[in-house]
Amino acid sequence: MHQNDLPTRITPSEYEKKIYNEWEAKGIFHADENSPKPPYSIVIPPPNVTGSLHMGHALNNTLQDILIRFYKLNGYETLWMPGTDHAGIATQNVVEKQLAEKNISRHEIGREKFIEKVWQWKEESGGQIINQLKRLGASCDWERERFTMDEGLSLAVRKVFVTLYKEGLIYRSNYIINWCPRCHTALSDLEVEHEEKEGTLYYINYDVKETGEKLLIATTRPETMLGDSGVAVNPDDKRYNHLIGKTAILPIVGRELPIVADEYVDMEFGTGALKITPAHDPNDFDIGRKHGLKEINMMDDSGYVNENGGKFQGMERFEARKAIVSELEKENRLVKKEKHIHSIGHCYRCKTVVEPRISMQWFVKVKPLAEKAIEVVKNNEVNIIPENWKKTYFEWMYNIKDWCISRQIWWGHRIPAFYCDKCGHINVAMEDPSQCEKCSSTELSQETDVLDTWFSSALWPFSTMGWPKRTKTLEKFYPTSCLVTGFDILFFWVARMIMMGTKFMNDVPFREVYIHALVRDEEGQKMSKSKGNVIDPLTVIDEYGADAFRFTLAALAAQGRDIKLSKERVEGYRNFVNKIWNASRFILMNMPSNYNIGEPDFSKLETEDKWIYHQLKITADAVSTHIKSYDFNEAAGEIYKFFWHTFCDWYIELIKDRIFDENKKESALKAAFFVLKNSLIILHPFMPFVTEYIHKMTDSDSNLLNMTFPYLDFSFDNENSEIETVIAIISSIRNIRGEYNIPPKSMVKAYIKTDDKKIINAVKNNEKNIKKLSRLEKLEFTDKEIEKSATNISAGFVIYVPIEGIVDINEEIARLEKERKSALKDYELYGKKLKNENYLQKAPKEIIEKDKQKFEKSKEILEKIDITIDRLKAIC
RNA sequence: GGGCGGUUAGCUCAGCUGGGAGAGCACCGGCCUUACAAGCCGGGGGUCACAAGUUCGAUCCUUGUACCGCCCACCA
Repeated sequence: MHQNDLPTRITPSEYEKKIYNEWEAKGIFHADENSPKPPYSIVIPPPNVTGSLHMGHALNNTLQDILIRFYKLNGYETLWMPGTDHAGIATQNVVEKQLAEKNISRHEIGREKFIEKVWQWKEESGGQIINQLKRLGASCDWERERFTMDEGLSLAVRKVFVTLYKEGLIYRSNYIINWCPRCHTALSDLEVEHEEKEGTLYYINYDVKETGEKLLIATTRPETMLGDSGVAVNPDDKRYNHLIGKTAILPIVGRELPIVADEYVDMEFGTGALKITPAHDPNDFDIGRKHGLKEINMMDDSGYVNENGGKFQGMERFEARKAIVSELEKENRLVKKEKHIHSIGHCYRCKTVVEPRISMQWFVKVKPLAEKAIEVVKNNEVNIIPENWKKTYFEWMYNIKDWCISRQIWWGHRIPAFYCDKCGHINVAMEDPSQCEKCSSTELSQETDVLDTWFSSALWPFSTMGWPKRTKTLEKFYPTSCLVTGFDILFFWVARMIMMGTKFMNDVPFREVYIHALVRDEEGQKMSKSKGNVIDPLTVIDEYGADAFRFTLAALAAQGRDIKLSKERVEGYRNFVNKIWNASRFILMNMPSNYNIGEPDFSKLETEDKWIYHQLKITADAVSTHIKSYDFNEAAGEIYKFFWHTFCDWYIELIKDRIFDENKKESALKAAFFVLKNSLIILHPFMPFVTEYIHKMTDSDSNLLNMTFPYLDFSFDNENSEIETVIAIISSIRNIRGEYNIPPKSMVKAYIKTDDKKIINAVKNNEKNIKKLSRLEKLEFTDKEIEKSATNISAGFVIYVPIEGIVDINEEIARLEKERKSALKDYELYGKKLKNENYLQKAPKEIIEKDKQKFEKSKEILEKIDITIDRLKAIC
């Protein structure tokens, strides 16, 4: 191969797709449930089927891909189970919007037609996110791709629903829930996003019927007074004691309201008297039920005042608020207004202010499920990483409330409950019933509500593997090895999977949960379309390549809660990709085309080969350790540092003289190729494309993913000092060159002063290394100690570089004085430490030993500097 | 109201169970050296937010303060 054949810059777009296609065609991501290898499995957090890849997905899936590829290289049978989520409300909203553009409402076309439309949309756009994952390099087993509304998964949903219902863990109840007036559906508590906002606290005078006195009441939502059915005060509140049992009159409406006593009422807040609106406030609801107050619903499902609102009927809720306030003002009922900060709930899908509302809904009784889910985390059957999320998990689990699972939308798993029109019995069974199980009537109508999307995703780890059938896949790969996810769905998804897994599989869904940060923009803002700060992963991939992008994400993965992504960082790793390419290019282009690349001959290794082998071994071990403990940034950093700053900066430079020497070429290239090949394997989980691309230039038939991660068993631990000395000397010379602007081209003469035998052997009596230094650094040794010299002092040796006319002795002295200062600082620090009795007694031996060495070193350098300075002073 | 994070070089962040602080980018100086200018070589730059405590020793542990951020919660 000739240099000209290979460009100096690599263009990822030219090979990424081709390589991915080959992987897919070969089926190398396919997991074999009959394999004798130990299993390693991950289920993908299913993205919304109609969504597109965002930065969060990119990070999440990159980390999963690193794990999957790494464990495959480690001899595991890996399964990465892919799929998508039907995302009930979100998807329905998208399709409704599309219809709205044509001025059609879903009600006009009806349920069946609408669902058809959604399926159509799913078919159209569903492939997008999958293709994007492929662009990223995801090694999913696509043959197994699942969708939450697949037949199989729907069966699992039904099985779970029926079972929980039969056990009394699912029930139907008229209860106060969160209602989105725009989506027209109930929401679970989790689906409500609270936001602190400044509102107004209105103080309204009510009359007491029996005594005629005024009773002042504070509220932030005056419009709900249309649904008031009582007033509550604290039983210990002396101001109101005498009113308990009496009646208040609701202004404007004139309704009579019983005054009740309840400890819930905070005497300190507002006026200490609380209006009770059981149908529109969760607390009022509880108090109302306790005291038998009427539940008066004054709002329809779109947030408009209904027939119970008298003359306000038909007004939108916030309009009604204004109207009522002005009416109260007119009647002199409004005593004062105060600014008040309180949190307001919004729909997590459309951001509309939610309205608490009483309605008939389905619930899961979660306490019994939560107990087991708490236990398995407590005893580390499920290990949450990083640990501090455990606390958050427990906090939520201990205070968990029943889960409202019914949604009044059409897109989703329709609840398999059939009401008997005759006797009212609810029939719930695996098969659609043809008659009522109680009265045998055939007049049955199915529940129109569908299930919360998260109900089906809670089953994901086992429903995707074929449950409720007992499949080989389940047997081999369940429980999964690890779940990788962001903390934003810890409650939505992770907690519920643990509950469902322990309940239905009698085993945890995953052994470990790795929780990573969320990706933000450069300013730390959440990326969102409305803010316009979204960086599209695909454009990053187009611009820099998937490998650079992935490596960036891995390197940033340690960042606490937010990952701030900047293009500069990606660019840096794009350069790294190019570095890998050029190092490979250099080795490959020097390789004769008929060259036989076999295992290197260990007996022919030069000292620098042993040195780099040793560094490779250390690096491989470190990368492995770090991936196993999810320290992706450390792993990435190790291989980066090794490849660039050890392999490229030093080793390749050190072997160039051999490469250009026909007699030594073979041994050098063999050794270099060995390191390159193993580096590619170590890099492959992070940068699958470029590594495979390079790999294929020497071996077009095999794939890197089928190689074995290098755990090298040789040890050249004790044979590294020679090369390290060479490196130290080169560094010294370069330092002098830098200080005096001596061009790299010009030859430098140096006198090295040392009495260290190792150093003498490495560079004084060693022809090979002398040649290396001469070629690499344009350095010639001289035996004469020349007085007018630039000096560089290291532990073990002093180097003098005489430079006629360039060196200003006084400047040189000043420079050395500066170095002396820092050496002195160390010398004093460690000296003081080593005199400290307490320290000597209590500090560990290794530390003392280390500090002693540091002390000796600083002492040596200090002495050498002093001698040099004295000598220079003597000259001038 | 409860809980959880953060505060380290100009910027973005590492620092893995306490032994005197690192990376990338940026900056300054020198190099088109026959793998790579998306590169090579050298260099400057930090009272690790503040205060107290524990310790022979604190960026790291404890407590408190200040500012920033997130999550949960039924205070009208």
